[in-house]
Amino acid sequence: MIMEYPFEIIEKKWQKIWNDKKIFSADNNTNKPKYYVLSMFPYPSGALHMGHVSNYSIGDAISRYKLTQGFNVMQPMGYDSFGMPAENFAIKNNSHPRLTTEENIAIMRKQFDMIGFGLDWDREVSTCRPDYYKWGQWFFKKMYEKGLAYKKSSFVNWCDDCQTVLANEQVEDGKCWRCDNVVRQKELEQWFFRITEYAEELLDFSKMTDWPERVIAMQKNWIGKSYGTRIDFTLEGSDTTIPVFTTRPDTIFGCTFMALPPEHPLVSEWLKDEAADSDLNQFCQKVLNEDKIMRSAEDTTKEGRFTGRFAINPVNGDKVQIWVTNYVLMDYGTGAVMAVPTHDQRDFEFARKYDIPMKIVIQNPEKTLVPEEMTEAYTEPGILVNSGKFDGMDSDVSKETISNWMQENNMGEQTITYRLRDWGVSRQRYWGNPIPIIHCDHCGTVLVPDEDLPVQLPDNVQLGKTTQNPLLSVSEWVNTTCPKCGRPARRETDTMDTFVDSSWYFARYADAHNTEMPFSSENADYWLPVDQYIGGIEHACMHLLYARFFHKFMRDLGMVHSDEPFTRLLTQGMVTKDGAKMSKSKGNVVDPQYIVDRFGADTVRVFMLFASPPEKDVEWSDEGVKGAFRFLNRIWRLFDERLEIISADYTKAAGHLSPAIKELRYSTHFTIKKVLSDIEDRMQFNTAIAAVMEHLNNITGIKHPEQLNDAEKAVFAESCLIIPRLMYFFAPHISEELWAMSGHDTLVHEAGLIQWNPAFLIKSEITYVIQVMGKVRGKIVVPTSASQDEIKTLALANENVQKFIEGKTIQKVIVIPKKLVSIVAK
RNA sequence: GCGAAAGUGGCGGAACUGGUAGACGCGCUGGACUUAGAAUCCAGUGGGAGUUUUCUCAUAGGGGUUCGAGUCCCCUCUUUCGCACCA
Repeated sequence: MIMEYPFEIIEKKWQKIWNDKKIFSADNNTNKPKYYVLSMFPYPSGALHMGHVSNYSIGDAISRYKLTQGFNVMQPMGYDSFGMPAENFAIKNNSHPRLTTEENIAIMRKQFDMIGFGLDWDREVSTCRPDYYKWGQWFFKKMYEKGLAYKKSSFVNWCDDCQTVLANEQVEDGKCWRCDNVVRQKELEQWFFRITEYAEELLDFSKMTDWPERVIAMQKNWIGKSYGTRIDFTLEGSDTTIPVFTTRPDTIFGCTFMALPPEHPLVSEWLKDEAADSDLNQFCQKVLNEDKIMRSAEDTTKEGRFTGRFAINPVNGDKVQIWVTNYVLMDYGTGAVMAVPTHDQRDFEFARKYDIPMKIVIQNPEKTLVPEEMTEAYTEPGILVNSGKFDGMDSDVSKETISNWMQENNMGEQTITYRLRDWGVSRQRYWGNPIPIIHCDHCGTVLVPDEDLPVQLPDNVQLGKTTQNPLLSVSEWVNTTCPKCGRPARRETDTMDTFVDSSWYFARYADAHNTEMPFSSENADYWLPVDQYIGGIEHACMHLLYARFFHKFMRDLGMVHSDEPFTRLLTQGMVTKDGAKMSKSKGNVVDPQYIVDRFGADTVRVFMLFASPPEKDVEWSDEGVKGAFRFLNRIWRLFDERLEIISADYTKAAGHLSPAIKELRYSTHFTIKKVLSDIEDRMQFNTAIAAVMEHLNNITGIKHPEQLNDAEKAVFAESCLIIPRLMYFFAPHISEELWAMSGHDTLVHEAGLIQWNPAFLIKSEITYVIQVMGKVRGKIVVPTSASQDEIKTLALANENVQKFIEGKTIQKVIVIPKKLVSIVAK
């Protein structure tokens, strides 16, 4: 007796057949409708982990479903192969990132094949290879030419451990997202992409028909649009204006001081007149050295120093003190704040601490506010007081009125401010895409000409020997000649953030071997946008936002003709074990290789897809995997034992069908309908698989199929044969084998998407549940043809129902067609 | 603090538009087969009461709407995630 089905032989066999027939090679020229399924490409860290298996099993299920439906499906794969881990590994082990990265890619590739994912390897991209990164440099040049790439000196998040700059998105809780080291502030010349130029358009989510609300909310939050007013204060005794941004123009008459950050240009200027050891100077130095996160943590005490200077409030000519503080951010709004202690909690705390005057301008409904008695700021709406001609006005109404009035009198203007900052793309690391810039003493910043692209990353670099940018160690690379004047010049030694590489790879897949362009518009127009994108939620404000930005930029270059790159997005959950994400440090990793060797790829996939809906976390369970394996074995045994019945020809079969067989036929067609709609309408694979399991139970409920007449055997055979056609999406290898075994010479997907016959879903009898006052009191089986009145009569006649309506007046009888009868009796 | 999502058996989860709560799987209990185990098969499996028909409680907690609420509304609690001195 066979204990376990021979998954190993079967899986190898079908992988080879798929491969030989190139069924997953997508055609760029076809009249078939296209479907582009994309899972986020992996960082080649060494071997596939369960997270990858889970993620790609989802993509593969969708891909095979669409293939079966007759679409021209593209499901490509590649590697996000630049990045710091490879470089850090190389430093530790005295190797080279190129070698270890290529080795890892080879390992991963073998594992992709072992699981049998239907990927189009002809389109493979790897971001660290010159044929790919050449075009990243090309895009950088385009950004620069369009004024969207620029260099500025700024305070940046610096990780001492990784020796590089981090984008705001890469700082989590004041720590580096990769190594958990505390991030500090460092002033550096950096390259930026002007993503803020697209802020408004990035807030338009109307083209993403199927994005999780959560991701949209996170991006909205991240972009952080706020409407407000710019108000121009003037510096006392000069004509310098100091603009501030506020969302509370209604409180302008209550401004009693102005708060500036130490980075503010005016402050730097004033410090020149100060002694080096002056209190103000020392304070500014201290705050500047503190890292941004410490400064912006909510529990950090607000501190400041009076500058001795005053600003003039344009609305009433009031002289207000100018303070340097640690709680104002230079890179939000105008980098200056009008402080209204009575109506802003931060300003309130600060003013109390330093004994700065307070003035009420919004009175509460009880009219009880007195500055001396306040223990916190009053931030609710109210009635304006001490506000000149606006006294008595409702504060909410006055926002508009006051800012209009200020605008008319040139005191300020209504504006919009975003929280989103420009994208810092410079990285002071080796293993990334070189920025195609040459610095010339005569010509300044010069772009590397197109014919010299790509700027190749030199191999002979010294890693980890110095704390400076590694590329500086390759003098023959750094020192070059200016493309404009031919004089000696130096190359830019920063490389690009790897998020630049991953911001356009989805378009490269459309035309992966183009040597003239990143991709042709023709191919991009055919394939883009991606129909279904799959990846982790952790990229909500990073990769997914950058890719949207890049896509719009490519559109503005005329290269693509859609507004958004990803029509549908599925954010899959993590694979957890013992409630925690699988990770080496926690020691709860399960190696896919081991599981595939022991149970086969189909089992792992079925387990992953069955354990929970795709967007939720999957809790790993050894027993659950065995359950999936048991299920596939039961299917196998069914075919093995009943093969003769299943593969017979029933074209001339005739005979009477027993009620049990009619039930089985119902189950067959119901299951087809259920599985297809679970995939198509809900993308819920766990319930689809559950439906097949239930159907299998129904089949094995027929104890002696060999005793059935031919017509019944035909129904039995049909009920079995839908299994490979429905399980193909989740367990493709065993499905192909069963399909072939039962006498079919096509591949499963070539047989097309199986359809259900609605005629077999019509039941001759329907079970109605009877409720009395909302509680279930009985059931009746009624012919489908019964009228409402007949159903009512039968329901009221039910014995158990009688007990509950006895002695009561029937007030209402509600009949819900095909479901239940509800009796209201008092 | 702001924003979002979620809370259902011992566990993962189902219940799609308000209509039999707990599909399916895991685990567990009993039985069959076996010298024994593994595997497989059969039966049972939310709590309580009852010999059975059946009754009753139960979807974080408390209210409400409704003939009927896991599902809709209000309040409270808990968890997870994102943002967080953004003026």
